[in-house]
Amino acid sequence: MSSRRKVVRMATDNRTRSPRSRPARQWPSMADVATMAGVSSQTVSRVANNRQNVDSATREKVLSAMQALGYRPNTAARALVTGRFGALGVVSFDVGAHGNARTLAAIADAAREADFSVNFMGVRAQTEAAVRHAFQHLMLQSVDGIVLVESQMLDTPSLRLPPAMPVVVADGDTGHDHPHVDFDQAHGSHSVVSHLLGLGHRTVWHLAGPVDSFAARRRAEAWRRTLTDAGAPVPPLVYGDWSARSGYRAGLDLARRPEVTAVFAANDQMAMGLMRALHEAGRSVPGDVSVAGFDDVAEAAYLPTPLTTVHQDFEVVGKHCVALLLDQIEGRTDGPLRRAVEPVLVIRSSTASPRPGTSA
Amino acid sequence: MSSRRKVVRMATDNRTRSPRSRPARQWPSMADVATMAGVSSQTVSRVANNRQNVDSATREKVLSAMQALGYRPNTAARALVTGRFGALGVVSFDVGAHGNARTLAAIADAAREADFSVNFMGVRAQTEAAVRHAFQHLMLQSVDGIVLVESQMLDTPSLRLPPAMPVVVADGDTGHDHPHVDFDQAHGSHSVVSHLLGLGHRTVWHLAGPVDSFAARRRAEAWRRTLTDAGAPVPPLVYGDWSARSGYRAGLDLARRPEVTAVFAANDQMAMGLMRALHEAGRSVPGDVSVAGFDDVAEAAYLPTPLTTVHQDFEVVGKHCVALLLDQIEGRTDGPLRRAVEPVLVIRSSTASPRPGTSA
DNA sequence: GGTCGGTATGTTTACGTCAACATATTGAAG
DNA sequence: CTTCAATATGTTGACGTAAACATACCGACC
Repeated sequence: MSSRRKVVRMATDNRTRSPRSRPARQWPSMADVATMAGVSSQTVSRVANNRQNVDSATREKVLSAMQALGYRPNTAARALVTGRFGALGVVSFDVGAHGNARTLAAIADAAREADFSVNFMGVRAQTEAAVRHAFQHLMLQSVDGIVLVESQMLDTPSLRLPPAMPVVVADGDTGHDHPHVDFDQAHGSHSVVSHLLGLGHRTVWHLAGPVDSFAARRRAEAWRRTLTDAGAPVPPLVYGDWSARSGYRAGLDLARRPEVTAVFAANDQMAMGLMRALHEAGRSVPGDVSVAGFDDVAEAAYLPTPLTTVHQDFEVVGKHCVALLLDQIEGRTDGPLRRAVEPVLVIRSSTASPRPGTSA
Repeated sequence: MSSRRKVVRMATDNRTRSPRSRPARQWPSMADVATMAGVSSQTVSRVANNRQNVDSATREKVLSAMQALGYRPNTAARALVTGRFGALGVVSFDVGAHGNARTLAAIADAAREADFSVNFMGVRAQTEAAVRHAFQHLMLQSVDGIVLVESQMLDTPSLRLPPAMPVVVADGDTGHDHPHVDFDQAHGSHSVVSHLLGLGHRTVWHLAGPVDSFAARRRAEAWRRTLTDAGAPVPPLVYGDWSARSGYRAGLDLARRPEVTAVFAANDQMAMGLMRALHEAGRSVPGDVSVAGFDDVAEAAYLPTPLTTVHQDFEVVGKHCVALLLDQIEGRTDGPLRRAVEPVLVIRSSTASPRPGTSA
């Protein structure tokens, strides 16, 4: 008899019910604090927002009530009213890569100083879909602005960004109207190539980063221009993928050509792989071949042959990104729209004049 | 006469006014979509949340209205009601450090797959205040859970975490009741030291990471235990700070001691600096001294002497962190509370048997 | 000693969403 | 044809906060 009854009920319930569990969280609200302190919730709000028109005695009462209850303002409710989130979005490719990691860290530091948190979305594939997904998630009005650390080129010419969302592009395309922050790659490349030519090398080979990287492309372009301007022959471009492995592979090739006396690698990791290949092939650095990198990673100075490279100050980039974003968020329109950070050539032991007898 | 008038007015205004500008943002809301589609906003809500009890014709109408207006759900309003944010917090120290960057990237990847975004807070100083500030910002109920990539030890024994906030600790202290994910540092260390002892070295020196790092401490402890268990003498511990520079410094010292035939550096960067110092001092690797590292950074295989090291799979760590966090967020209590990831010894060319004549 | 300007506080309302409840419509079983 | 359950939709209210508006009080000035 009871078995029949059991079957009858229960069917109406999971019909329209959401799969989520209930909030059930019991954070104290302003109302709780207000009750405890014997004031209105608006006064609590004033104290929470540090307004000046609150009597100091009242303020004390409220503060101690907050303390006692462990009150924390509810970001969601606040954001709903103010339209501000206290968060910046960062969309970036592979953070395992040195430059991107440093940039992210710098942005996060700068953001923290401005009392913003950083909502990070990593993008693995360089497809439009992946980037769009990352943006969509951030664009759900949960950040006040987005830094796009573009670095890699996409198949699509332009992303559709919501007009009301402040955006800053770092290390990326400049063919758009968003403010952007970049290292002056051309300057960096130029200083390396000039340095090597100045040492007496007939020309400088270039081990470039992947074709789909903005930075790699700019470094390569500046390399070519510097050679051309100096009247030096332009050797064929060699491509790597930023990894030490790819530098090694390219190095095996380059080591076989006696006419190669100077190589400018587009980053330090590739320079390391390159040096290893040269070493294996019995060509000394910088005796037979001069090698220069780009980035100045922490260990560049401590390689068997300390690496001549280009130092980049990521801290400054992060600060600039956040500053430009805050300009937009807070409605300032008088700030600059482009900030370039000058990299600095650091000359160590991996570059030297070519041996008198060589190919020149 | 007019000059007097000017002074009189204006004083009431900036009294209670907030310094912020108005929202003024005009995103369409569910109500707008509802009006356009000719349904109630609740029906729009149902469509937005992909509920099943909506007529397909109605659903189409709503969807096209959303499309036309460019509607995006408002995260803040949703979060206010549901108590969920679709965001995970990550609190981490220096992201410039290889391991932390890789961990962050892996967590971000795993989070993205679960359709969560990642709210990143970098902590620079290892002071309680800095960490507390980072937590406070995240704890403002704007994330559903927090991964603390602890790595460095703090002066305070325990952080006060809100009980309702799911937390996972990665790479940190185990003296708490939060689920945690770690590499099995002891296993990694043990395999390196055993490897070196097995090659015939009388003992193995250790170039440790900073004393305030959990990982460094565990690697050092396991190093000591392995030596003790094998009956090998325990040389004095040498400390570095993870950087190639510190490895170089320590290396200058170690190179002077002829009894040093094998050194286990707590990370690859220090191993690089160390090798450079040995090289400068005319001691060959691995001929005179064997060197092993920890991390297996991308370029470890492409150093002049490819480095024997311990490979760590950060992807897996990230996946585990997110999985454990989601377990808590979604109320699953049957999952594991601790996940260890096994690192793998990678033997390359920097380790070999000692020369017959040496000190043994 | 009353008007006035200023300060401290309280009251009301709206932000956008979703859960709970209410209602209309449909179809099937008795 | 009635009864009942299931489905589709609408209505109301609440989440926690801060802006806008309202009130109470205090001191100063003429």
